[in-house]
Amino acid sequence: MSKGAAETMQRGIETTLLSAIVEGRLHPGSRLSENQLAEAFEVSRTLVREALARLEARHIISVRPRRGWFVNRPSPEEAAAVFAARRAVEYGFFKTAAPFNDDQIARLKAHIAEERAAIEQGDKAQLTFLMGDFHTRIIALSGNEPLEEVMRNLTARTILISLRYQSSAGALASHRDHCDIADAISRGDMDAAAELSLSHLEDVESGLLMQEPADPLVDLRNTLRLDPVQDGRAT
Amino acid sequence: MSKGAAETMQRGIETTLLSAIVEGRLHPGSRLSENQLAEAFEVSRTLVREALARLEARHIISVRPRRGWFVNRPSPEEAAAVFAARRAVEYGFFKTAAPFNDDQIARLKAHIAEERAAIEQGDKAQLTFLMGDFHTRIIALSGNEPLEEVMRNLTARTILISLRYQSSAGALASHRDHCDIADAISRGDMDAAAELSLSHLEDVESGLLMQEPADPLVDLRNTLRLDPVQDGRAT
DNA sequence: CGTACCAATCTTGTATGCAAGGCTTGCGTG
DNA sequence: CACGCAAGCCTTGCATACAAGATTGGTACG
Repeated sequence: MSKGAAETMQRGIETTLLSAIVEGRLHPGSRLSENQLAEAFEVSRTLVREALARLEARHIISVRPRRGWFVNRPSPEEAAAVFAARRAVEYGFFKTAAPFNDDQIARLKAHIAEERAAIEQGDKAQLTFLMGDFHTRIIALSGNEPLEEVMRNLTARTILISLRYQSSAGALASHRDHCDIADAISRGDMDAAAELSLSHLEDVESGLLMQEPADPLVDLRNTLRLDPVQDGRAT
Repeated sequence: MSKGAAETMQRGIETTLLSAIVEGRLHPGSRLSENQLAEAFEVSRTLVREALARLEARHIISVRPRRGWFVNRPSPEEAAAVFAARRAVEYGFFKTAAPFNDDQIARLKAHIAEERAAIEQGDKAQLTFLMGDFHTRIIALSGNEPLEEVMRNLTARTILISLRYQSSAGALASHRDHCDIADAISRGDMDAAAELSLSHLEDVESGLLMQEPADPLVDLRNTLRLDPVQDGRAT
C-alpha cells in the first residue's frame, strides 16, 4: 500500500475502466480519450496508453488508428461466439470440477444474497456487475486463477453485449437461474449445475434483441454522456 | 500490408515474441530487455513496452519493477491450474460443439500430416509449436474466435510449463493421442473426442517432472544464452 | 442552393530525455 | 579470510515534445 502508489496507478487505470464497463457506466461504443483520461487520473498519456493496450489485449476495448479508443461494440456474430465460448467454458468447468465444500458453498450463498439485496435496493450498477460476476466467482471459488481470468474477460464482453442488445429485462429470471445453479452446487450435483448453466446461457442469449440497433442514435447518446468517464472527479 | 507498416510493427513485436516462445526458442525465465528489443526491432522503447504490456495481460510474461521483463516461469501450482483450465475448456468445447464438416475434417488431417512431417524431419521448433497448436487449431476450425484466443493463451502457457518440467519426451505419444482425437472428430463422435482430450491432457500432465528444478542452474543457463532474443539480426 | 476543396484543430503514434531504484563489484575493515 | 559497505552502472518508470493523419467547419465556386 505504501510503496505501490506508482505501480498501482497503472493497473488502477485498467481496473477503474473495467469496473466502469462491467457496472454499465461505460457503454459499448463510448470513446476513451487519452487526454481526458490522463487529466482525470493526473498522469501522462503514456500510462493511459499502456492501460488501454492491456484492455485491448483482453478484447474489452479497441483502437482505430488515428481515430481513437472505443469500448467494444460486439457485432451479433461476435456476441454469438462469446456466448458459445461461455457455454463451453462453464459446462466444461462444472463437468471437470470437484464438488464444493461447505466454505465454498457458504461464499456462494453470500453472493446470492448480494444479488437479492441489489435487486431489492434497485442498485442497477451493482446488479449489472453482480449478475455477471456470479459466474466468475464460482470459478474463483474453485481456486483456478487462469480459468477465472478467462471467465472474467468473457463476462465483461457479455455485459457489453447485454448493454447493446438487452432491454434491461430478465434480471429477475437470471437471478432465479443463479439460485437454481447454486442449489445444484450445494447438493454436490455438478452435472446438474452444468446443464442448468447451459440452459441459463441459452435463455439469456435468446432473450437478446439481436437486430442491429440504429447506430447513429446509439452514437449520439454516447456522445452526449461522455461524462461518466470522469465520474465526479472533474476539475 | 501497404499502409500498416507502423501499426503492424507494434503487433509484430508481440507476435514475434510469442512465436519465439511457442516454438521453444525463448525459455521460461528468459529476460527480455527493453533496450535490446528496441535495438533488434529498430524502434523506440515505447513500442516495445506496449507490446510487452500486451503480453503481460495475456500472462505470457511479467515485469518485476525496476528489475526487468521475464518470460513466465510457471510454478507447479500454476501449471496444475493451467492444465485444469485446459481440460475444462477442451472438454466443454467438444461437448457443446457441432460435428465437423468435410472441409473442417480435411484441414484437421492436414495438421496431423504437418505434425508427422515435423517428427520425421526432426524439426524441434516446428514440432513444439504444432503440438500445442493442434488444440488451438481445432477450435479455430470451429470458427469461435473468442474461444480460440482463450485456447491460444492457455497453450502458450502450457508450452512454458513443458519447457520447464518436461524432458522433451512424449512427443510421439502426444502425436498418437492427437491422431486418436482427430479420428473421433472425423467420425463425428464429439463425445469420444471430449473424453480422449481429457485423458490426453491428464497423460501429458502426469508425464511432467513436477519437482521444482534447481533454480540457480536454470537461471545460469538462461543467462549464458541470452542470444536467441536477437536471433541473427544482431548489429 | 449544392458541392468541392482547403485549412484549422484535435486525435493518436512515436521518439527522446530525465528520474529513480536495484544489482554488481570492488574496496576497506574487523 | 569473511563480512559489510559504498560507488557506479544498468535497468525500468514516466513525462514531455514532436510528427502525422483524420475530422470538421468554413468558404468559394459552379
